[in-house]
Amino acid sequence: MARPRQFDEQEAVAQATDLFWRRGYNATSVRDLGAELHLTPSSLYRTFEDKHTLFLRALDHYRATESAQARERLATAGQPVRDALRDWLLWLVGCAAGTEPGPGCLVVNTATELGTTDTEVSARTEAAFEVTRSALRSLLDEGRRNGELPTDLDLDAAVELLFTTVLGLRVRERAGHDPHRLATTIDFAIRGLGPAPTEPVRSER
Amino acid sequence: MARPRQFDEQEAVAQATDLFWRRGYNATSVRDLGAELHLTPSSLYRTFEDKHTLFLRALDHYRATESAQARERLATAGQPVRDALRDWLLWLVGCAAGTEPGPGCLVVNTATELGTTDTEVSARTEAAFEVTRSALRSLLDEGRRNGELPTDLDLDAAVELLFTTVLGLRVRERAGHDPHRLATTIDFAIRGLGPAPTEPVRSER
DNA sequence: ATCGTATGAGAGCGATCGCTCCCAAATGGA
DNA sequence: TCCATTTGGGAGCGATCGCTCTCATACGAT
Repeated sequence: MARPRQFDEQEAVAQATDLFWRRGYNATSVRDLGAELHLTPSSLYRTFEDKHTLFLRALDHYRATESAQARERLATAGQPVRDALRDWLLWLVGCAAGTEPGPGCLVVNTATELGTTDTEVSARTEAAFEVTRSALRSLLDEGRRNGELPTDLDLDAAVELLFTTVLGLRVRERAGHDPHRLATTIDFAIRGLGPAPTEPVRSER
Repeated sequence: MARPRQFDEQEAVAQATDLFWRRGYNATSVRDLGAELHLTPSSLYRTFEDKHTLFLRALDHYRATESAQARERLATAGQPVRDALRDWLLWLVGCAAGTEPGPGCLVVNTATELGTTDTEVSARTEAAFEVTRSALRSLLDEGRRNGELPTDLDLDAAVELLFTTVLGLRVRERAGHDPHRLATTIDFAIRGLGPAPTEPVRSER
């Protein structure tokens, strides 16, 4: 019926997400976005309403890709719970295994930058947080049921601590902290879940 | 020798710190600062060079007050290590016991907002982080020596986890999370330090 | 009392902010 | 082919950004 777009909207959102991720909301200008997405201001505003709405789109895209990927990785473990948790946490902060420090987590960065001032943003960050919590809960619950974790493990409390640890690790990732220290943190956090399952006692001799 | 100031420089820095704390670096304009400190732009720039330098002053002031106070509170405990640690963590996130969520921690907010892009800022946030780590280390080491904590406690790892937990709690405080859940997190983190000291065995009968 | 000096007040600098408008170009339906 | 419609390009809107300048004012040293 009319002239078609010369750009892919999804790809544009993905690139915008990347820019917000690295620089944060306030430090990213509309002109920065236009340059990154190869969009003129008119196209950008016609497609995405305004900067704030585009940021909400970016948060949604992040949740649909990064957050969803993290959730799946944790759910489809196929290995002992402790190992699965350890590998997952290492993977979370280990994307920064390259040269320069990773950008951390867009959700964490956004939560600290904008706090509770923006309700539309807060709703999305809280939803993302809840996804992580429930994924951790499922894994721990499975471990408790199949005997890999202590039966008297306080599930609520363990989830809260692991979730909080994830946030702290994300902050430290963005701050460029030594990956080895983050690995130490992860190992100790898992140890805190209680004694490992008793190995079948080897016959003594 | 000349006309004296009509404002207290330290108090101005304190007010600037408060504003940066609540709003973040990028979202705080020089005019906002001028209004808050009751300073005209000329006075502000003559006294504090520029916005970035004032922000560095604010970070230093925060470390000299808030961070220093936190360190002292942890050092001058005078109670069992676990109780001291618990009270300290509750106090850290419990300033937000009022109506609206607290502003979190200026150092954490800054670290996530600016990442590693600003070396002068990073140097200060890392220094603040190290203060917290060493304070935690001293406390845990004391607890290990006097038998309140397991003698085989991995000090390095425990410090890393507690420090990471503090960062996570700060994020959650700023995100306005339920204080009760934060308390749950804190209790479980302390439980993870190992079994409590064995009570003197009561005579059985 | 006089003078040198730093202050508070505020206009205003160029640049950039988020955003809007106008117009030629490009498309699909008739 | 012609028209209705939406696009990409880009000038430019008012507002605000970080920051500088000028100048009368108010103080301390002499």
